[in-house]
Amino acid sequence: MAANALRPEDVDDGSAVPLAGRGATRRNGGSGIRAAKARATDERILAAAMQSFGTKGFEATSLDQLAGELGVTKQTILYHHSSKAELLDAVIDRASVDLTETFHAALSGAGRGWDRIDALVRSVFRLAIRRPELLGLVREVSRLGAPASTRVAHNLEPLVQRAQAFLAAEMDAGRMRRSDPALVLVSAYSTVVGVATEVEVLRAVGIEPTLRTTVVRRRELLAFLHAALVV
Amino acid sequence: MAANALRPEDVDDGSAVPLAGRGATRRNGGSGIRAAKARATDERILAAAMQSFGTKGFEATSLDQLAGELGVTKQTILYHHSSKAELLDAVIDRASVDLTETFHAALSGAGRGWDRIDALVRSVFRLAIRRPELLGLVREVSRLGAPASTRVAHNLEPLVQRAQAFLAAEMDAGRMRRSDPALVLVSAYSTVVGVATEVEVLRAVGIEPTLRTTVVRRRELLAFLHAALVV
DNA sequence: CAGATTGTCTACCACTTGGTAAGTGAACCG
DNA sequence: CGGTTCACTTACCAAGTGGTAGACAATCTG
Repeated sequence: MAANALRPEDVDDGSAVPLAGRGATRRNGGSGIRAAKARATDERILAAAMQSFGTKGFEATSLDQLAGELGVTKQTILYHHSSKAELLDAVIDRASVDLTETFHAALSGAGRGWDRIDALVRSVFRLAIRRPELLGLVREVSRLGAPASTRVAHNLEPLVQRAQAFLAAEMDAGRMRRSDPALVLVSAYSTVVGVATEVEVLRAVGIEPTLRTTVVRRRELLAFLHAALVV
Repeated sequence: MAANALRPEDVDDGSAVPLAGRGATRRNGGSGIRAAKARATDERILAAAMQSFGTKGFEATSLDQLAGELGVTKQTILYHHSSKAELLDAVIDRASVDLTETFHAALSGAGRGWDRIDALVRSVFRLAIRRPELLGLVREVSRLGAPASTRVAHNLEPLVQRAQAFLAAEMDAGRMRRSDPALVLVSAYSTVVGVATEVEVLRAVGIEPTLRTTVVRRRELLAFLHAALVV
């Protein structure tokens, strides 16, 4: 009751603008050597933060330790991002862009109907292997709740819209079992991300997550989804 | 890479024994007024810790704050559980018992085949509403990794065994699409727990999680699972 | 009733946390 | 070239963190 209740910070003040715009603290737009170096530093900060937030978790990541990994002082991080919360925001925006690009790319090459879902699932699994921190971050952020989750939800809204529209169209065309697209999306999302990321659960049922078992898992998941969705 | 690697603490020393046995620190077995009071305190500690670990997360929960909520000093908590890690272990054991009892109860009243899955899903949703911290804890622990996740996996093994045996039997009887029971279990687990608990994701697709929408979600999920599993 | 035991509290501790203040030297710009 | 700006550092800090030491009163045990 106390945990997921609405907090005062929920009133989204700082307008989430993923693409460019306010890079660090609206300075650093230059094109000299200095500005380039600064951008490179910020790049490394964002990458390391995403890695740590997405795998170890937000609270479990300390700025000191993050700075240590980067061979930089904590104050450098705080120079680029005025607080830990703001760093999380920046990481979220970055991750949103990455996710959106990945999925749009996967879909642009796909055919119609089931092919699209197949392509999407494949790209999620590729992501789970190559950039596990990205999916982990989405989970972590949704666990953290309000200020952060609102941001990611807002950032990924176009993606969600596209997915829902696709499902609705497929249902209309009679190629997919008819039901509420939003709910189907949630079910499919849970299943895919869960199967792709819940390493510990896999261990619990005696499956050591290697590359080979991952392929098997993906195939099984596709069969599961196909049976669940396709008419 | 650094995050989910095998840590030294992984060598499970302290044999997970959920039921009774070592209550607090192997004292406190008495039956006097004093012992009874102590057990009541420990009870409250465990309940509050499970609540906080399962909703806010392990790292985000401090012993000071936990003690504050209980109207007790931190040292009282550390008297009953020698460290925060050990408190987590105790909470895990307690949660394991609760989960096991819940599911066995749900299944004992259920019929055969699909009815059993139906009963199970209903009990997970009931859990998600009445004791969200329990499912949240499982998630949290599996995120925390090695020492804790090993423990919960070990504790819930009988449940997993039972589920796998059930799926295998259903497949043998030709009532369920044939495939690897372990993988089907993971898919189903991800889907059910995800749909039941991922409040933020629901918000993202525009579903405010109220009691009414929960019922709808459960119905939709059952249809999804039925289509995915039943032949 | 006397003495040991047990549960809880007060008082600390070393250490880490996110964050601030005040520089410093190199790059930029007139 | 000379001053300004910028990226970054060193040096702090107050507020927590998990955990220890020891006192104390209520309870148990003889």
